[in-house]
Order: sequence, then C-alpha cells, then structure tokens
Amino acid sequence: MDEARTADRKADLRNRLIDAAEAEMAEKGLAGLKARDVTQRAGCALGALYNAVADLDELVMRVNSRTLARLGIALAPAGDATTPEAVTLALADAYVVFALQNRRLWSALFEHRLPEGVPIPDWHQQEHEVLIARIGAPLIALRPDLPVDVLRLRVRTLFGAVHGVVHLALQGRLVGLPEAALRQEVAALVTALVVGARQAGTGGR
Amino acid sequence: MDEARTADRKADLRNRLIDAAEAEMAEKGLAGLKARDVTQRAGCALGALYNAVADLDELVMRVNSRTLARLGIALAPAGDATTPEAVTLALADAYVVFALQNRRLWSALFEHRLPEGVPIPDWHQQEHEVLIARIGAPLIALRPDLPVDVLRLRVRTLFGAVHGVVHLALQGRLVGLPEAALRQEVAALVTALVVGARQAGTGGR
DNA sequence: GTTATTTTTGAACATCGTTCAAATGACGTG
DNA sequence: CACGTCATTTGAACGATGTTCAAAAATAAC
Repeated sequence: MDEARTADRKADLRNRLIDAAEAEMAEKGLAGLKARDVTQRAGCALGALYNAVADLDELVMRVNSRTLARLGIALAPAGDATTPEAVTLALADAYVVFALQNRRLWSALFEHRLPEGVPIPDWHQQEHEVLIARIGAPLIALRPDLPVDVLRLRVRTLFGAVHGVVHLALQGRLVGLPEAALRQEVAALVTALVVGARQAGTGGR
Repeated sequence: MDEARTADRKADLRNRLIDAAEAEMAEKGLAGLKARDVTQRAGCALGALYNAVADLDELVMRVNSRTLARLGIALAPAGDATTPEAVTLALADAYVVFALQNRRLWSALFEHRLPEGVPIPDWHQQEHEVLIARIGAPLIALRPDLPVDVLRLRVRTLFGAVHGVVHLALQGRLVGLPEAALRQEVAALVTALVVGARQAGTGGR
C-alpha cells in the first residue's frame, strides 16, 4: 500500500540525478558530463542512472528542459513593453542576458546531438517550439496580414539570427567582447529585422 | 640523401589520413569520426595517426581547414555582382548552397570544440577570420564612414545571423524545409540587414 | 514473519583515444 | 654489398567512458 511512497522515492532519485547533471553541466559544460561524476554527486550507484533515465542523452534533454523553462521565466518581463517592436527588442535582450548568465547550460541547448537518425522526442521538441512561439507572438501581432506558415518561417529566421550571433559570440574567444556591445549588436539586428518586417511585402525577396 | 623522399612519404601519409578523416566525417558526421576507422581507411596502423597529427582534434581542424578553403572557392563567383548589396546577397546565397551541399562538413566547422581552456591554434583561427573578412568586404565598401572596429562587429553580426539561420535549419528536422525556402529566408534576412546598414547611424541602437 | 517483488548495486564488458616499447625499414659509410 | 645508426611504423596495452546485468539489498504483500 505504499506504492505512492515508492514512486516518490523513485522520482526523488530522478530529480537528484537531474540536479547533479545540471550542476555538472553548469560547471564543466556538456562535454564534461560523465555518468560516474553525476551518480557520485547524486549519491547513488552508477547503474541507478539507467534506472531513472534511458541514457545520458535523455539526462541532457531533461536538463535542457529545465533550462528552457528558466529561459521562459527570464523572458516573461519582456511582455510588459507596449508596442510589438518594443516587446521583441525586450525579448531579444532578455535572451542575450540569459545566455550570458547561463553560458554552459545555454550552449548545451544547441550543442547536444542525438545519434544520427534518432529524432528528438516530442515532449522536448515541443518545448523548443513553445519558446519560438512565445518569441514570435509580437511579430504575428505586427503582421496579421501574412499567412501563418510564412510568419512561422519569419519567426524562425529572427530566432535563428539572434541565436547565431549569440552562439558565435560565446564560442569565439570573445571573452574580450563586453556584454554591452553584444546586447547593442543584437538590438541593432532585431531592429533591422523588425523594420524590415514592417516594410517588406508578403513573400521573400 | 633521400631526405626529401622520406619527408614526402611522411606528408603523403598525413594527407591520406586527412583524406580518410574528411571522407569519414562527410559520411558519418563529426561524432562518427573514430581513430580506428580513419587509420583503417588510410591503410596504416592505429598509432601512425599520432605520428602525423597531435590528436583527433588537430585532424578535425585539418579537415575543417579544407572545408573553409572549398567554401572560399564556392564564394568566389559572388564577387562578380556589381553593387555591394548584390555581392553580399550573392555571398550569402552561395554560403547557404554550400552548407546544404556539404551538411556534415559544414556542421563540423561549428560543432567541433576543443577542451575547455585550450585556444584554437592561430593558423586555424586566421582561416576563419579570412573568411569573415571576405564576407565583410562589400559591407565595408558600403559604409566607408564607419570606424573599422564598428564595421568588424557589424560584419560578425551579419555573419552570425546567417550562420544561425542555416544552423537551425540544418539541425532541426527541417528535412521537410525545401532548399528554396531557406535561400529566400536568408536573402530576406540579408536584405533587411544591408538596408539597415545603409539607414542606421554609426553606433548601435 | 515470511515470501515475493522491486530496486539498487557495482563488477564486468565494449568502445573509445592515446601511449610506447619493440619491430621494421631507410640511410649513410666502409 | 654489409653493417650500424637512425627514423618510422606497428599494434598490444592502458585508462577513461557509457552501458548492461546478475546478484544483493530493500521494500511490499500477505
């Protein structure tokens, strides 16, 4: 009759393992994540990891899931801005600040690769899409005339552009690059794209 | 007195190893590169690899060096365009086409990470910078009034933006995304940025 | 309290990158 | 050609790592 108790203990160990993996990744980066270090930190045996999780890839995705959730929270205040342009700019700026303050965990979101041919599980794929939808919401308000699939592509482009700039900035020895400069660059990028979205016609070109 | 002969044989084995590594990476991706597979493909013993190269990281950088060179060749025809805007657009389009036609090798350019704290060797770092300088040349012609360091940052931003869009497109299950759509998106992105460069003032904001 | 089921354990395995002493081959000299 | 010296090549061995699984321990059920 203690089946609830045992299920909880199982979930507890799982959470401890994800906690430990998150801490390891925050300290040493995605490549520094080792099964033995994680289990030692979580206070359990090596094999216990494979009881709570299919493999290390799933463990990384669980950590990434948390990072996406925290990123979502960090993005929330941007909604207070008044115009769609201002909201988009605030979103991008909050995104950059989050990436800078959570370098290794943010990098893991995009560095992690599953073995070729293995698709990302739906539960995780959707978390990414929720984020992109959130970022794209003000843009959709800006161009209610465009078809949704065109808008989806435009949002992905905006997201990808910001992602690329931050990605390059974090990986190059841009340790010298001051945070303020990166934020300005991204702001200029987003401004150009949002202004472009206002001007350009429906299609590409 | 055959010291030239032996030096040539040494270089030959080195090139065979880089050839083999390039083929392996093109077939299986960066994560699929294994020392044993490379040496077997090159027709030598396992240990011979560490005679020709310090470690697998250097081997990857040698392959990346070739990829950058081929990318440079693929970008050359873009110089035929007449206006700076057209040159930039042609460069971006050629870049996208190259990435799509060399997915795994192009991805390896950005997926490869050295152990934390180990800097990228100068000879390889400069190859990246040469590429960025090439891409940025027409933009510099477009804004001769801006200081060089501001322009360098702007070019990095444009490069990063295009990089990010292509990167996301290649890693998501964007297998469904047709090539033409990606090229259009990148063209729209570059147009917005180049137009923005014409309009915006010197600084950020 | 005893048995059945589940969970946890960590030794063992397979697969890596990397090293290094021994074997092999090349080169110069008598 | 013969011999000695040096460089190169080899592949067995090592350590690290992800993963498995039979045994042990813990828990649930009666």
